Amino acid sequence: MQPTMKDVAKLAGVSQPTVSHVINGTAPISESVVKRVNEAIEQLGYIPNATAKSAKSRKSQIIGIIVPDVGIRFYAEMVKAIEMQLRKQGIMMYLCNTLYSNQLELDYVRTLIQHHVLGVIVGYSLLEEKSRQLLKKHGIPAVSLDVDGTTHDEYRVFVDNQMLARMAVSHLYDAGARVISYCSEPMGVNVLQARYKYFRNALQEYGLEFDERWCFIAQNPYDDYNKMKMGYNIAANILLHDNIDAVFASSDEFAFGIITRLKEHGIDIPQQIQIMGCDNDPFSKLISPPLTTIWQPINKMAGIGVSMLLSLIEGKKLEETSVCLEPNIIIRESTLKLKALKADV
Amino acid sequence: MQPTMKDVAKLAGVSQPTVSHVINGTAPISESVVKRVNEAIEQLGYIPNATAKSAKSRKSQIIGIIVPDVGIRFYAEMVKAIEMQLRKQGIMMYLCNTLYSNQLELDYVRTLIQHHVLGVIVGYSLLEEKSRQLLKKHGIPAVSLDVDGTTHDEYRVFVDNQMLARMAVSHLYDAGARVISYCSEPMGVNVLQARYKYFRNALQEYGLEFDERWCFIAQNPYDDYNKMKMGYNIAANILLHDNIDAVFASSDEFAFGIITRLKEHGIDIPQQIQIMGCDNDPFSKLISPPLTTIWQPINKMAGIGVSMLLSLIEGKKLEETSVCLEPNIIIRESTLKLKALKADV
DNA sequence: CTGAAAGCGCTTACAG
DNA sequence: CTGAAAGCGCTTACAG
Repeated sequence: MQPTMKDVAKLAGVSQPTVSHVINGTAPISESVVKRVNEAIEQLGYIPNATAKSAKSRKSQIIGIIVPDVGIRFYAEMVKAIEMQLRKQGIMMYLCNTLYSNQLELDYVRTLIQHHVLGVIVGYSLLEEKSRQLLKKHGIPAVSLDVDGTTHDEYRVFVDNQMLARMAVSHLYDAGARVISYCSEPMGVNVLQARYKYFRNALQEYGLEFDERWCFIAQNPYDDYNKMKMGYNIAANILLHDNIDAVFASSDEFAFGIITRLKEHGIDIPQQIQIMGCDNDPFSKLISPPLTTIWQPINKMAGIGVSMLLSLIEGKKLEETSVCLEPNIIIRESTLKLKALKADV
Repeated sequence: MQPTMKDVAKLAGVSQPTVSHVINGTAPISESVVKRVNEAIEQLGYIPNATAKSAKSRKSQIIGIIVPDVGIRFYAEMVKAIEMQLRKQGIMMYLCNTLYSNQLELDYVRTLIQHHVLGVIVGYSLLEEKSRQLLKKHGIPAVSLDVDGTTHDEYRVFVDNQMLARMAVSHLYDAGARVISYCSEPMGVNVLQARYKYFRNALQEYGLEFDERWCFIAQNPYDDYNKMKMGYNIAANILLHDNIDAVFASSDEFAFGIITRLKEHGIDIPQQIQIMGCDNDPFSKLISPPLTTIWQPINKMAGIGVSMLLSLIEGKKLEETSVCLEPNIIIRESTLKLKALKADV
């Protein structure tokens, strides 16, 4: 059986609370006792029981992280960045993949509450109002990442998607595009809905017409969320419209699928259709043609989010409850200026 | 404050142990009491305290998963597959990224023990013997995934890397290659060392000469484990040897970097150099030229691993403590037969 | 079927 | 500086 504090106390010839004090530094203990206790710990290979500690102190050293799918690179990066920062604090992390399902999200929120996590980081805007309520009711602070800035998330760090959409439209406009298609993976998280909305607004700012006929949103397959495949499938719609000058895809991986299909049909990118994505996936600069994309500061977002959460856990009031970060456009060959503006032809 | 069992008991007019029995089904309780208790639970929004439960029952509902880096797609896939299966069992998952560091691994193992996890899944062969000992000492079952079959991991599910290396060499040989370079990311996990070793053996089987002069192993940068970048850098060495017919890269992402650099130098793939990778990364079929690679059954590996762990947790003896899975070669254009065998020129 | 009692391994006032 | 005591929220024999 694993040794307990009692065993350590016995071997060191002190009381069990004294061992607790030595380990946690919660009382001034004489050097000689500290030494005896540490020796006993060493000898027994004693490892404190974090579970019992949490039960008594009513505080765990765990936070929950909820993302749609760690299999998606964007979220994998986010999770990694969060984990690396939490580790420094000695905090463990429960990983929860909700697969864009309201029910799974709610189940996970319940479970996190059961486990008395210190706080939660959510990689999107919670789908269920009930999830939010439960966390609030149980006094568990939550910070949302990568949401749309207009939502009701109390604490959040996000990328300015209005700016992001403007960057995209502005760039494509300058590159000569007048009919711009928006292609999105399923809009299972609110930031994707926002991106679409801001895209429409941006078109207007540039005096371009928005037309649903050349905006295509993929259906959520749930069982197999493969962005490339979804992009490949959606591209069939693009092929039906020969007036489309450019495509703004909701993510790079989705764009990869689109590019693949268009190339199969002999379409010249960018001369016939310009394409850009979003996320600056590592592969975006390797695909042919290299993909124009918009970089989002995932690490910074995660870093600020964790800092905010840690402050909230300590009961501090935050100066900023909502932090907005700027994206950056990375221009590559997939949106090189058309040789001649179609409008002039 | 969050309601406890006591509060529920009070409201329902029963004792606290009775509430426990209703919730856990650990005793036959009359329908009327069950109803009253459930109503009280509903009314108070009571959520059981898993922490206290673990403290008392000395059993958590948590397993730990240790991988080098969830930012690497291979591990992200693995983690996702594991999580999806555990969720069905109502088990939570601590995610630990060890970044190929012995110290971080050991720290995490200690922390997992502190938290009294039911078991651990390790996505490689533990680096520290001490990690293994600690887990054993504390009676925590561990299943290793993606290891080399000749190691001392007691329970493991792995891909036959001898077969994998043979497939690669055999294919390249058939495609006309006689001088084959092996290029590897840092061999921070034992399966990569094994892959290299089996590659050498396979060369011998085909009567080919192994020569370290055209085998290149990247250094571990630790702070920024970017496979593509490492592949790009290592490719400088390939350029120095004009006798190399083909390159077998330890992973697709690593191969992407190599391909990028070779193409920059005007090298025709596969006519001048054939390249193949490993993992069947989703991009491997999009890159130009599409990359020949070897698919590994990650989902199956994770699935069997989790099943094994769950059995061990239940105290069952396993029929198979070591499961070996077969890889599959996927042939694409990056290793098309050379027009003429170099040997004939 | 239900409850009183003991206890999981620990923390935290409090007394000395 | 150190220990006796109470208690965290729960489970688990045991008695009735």
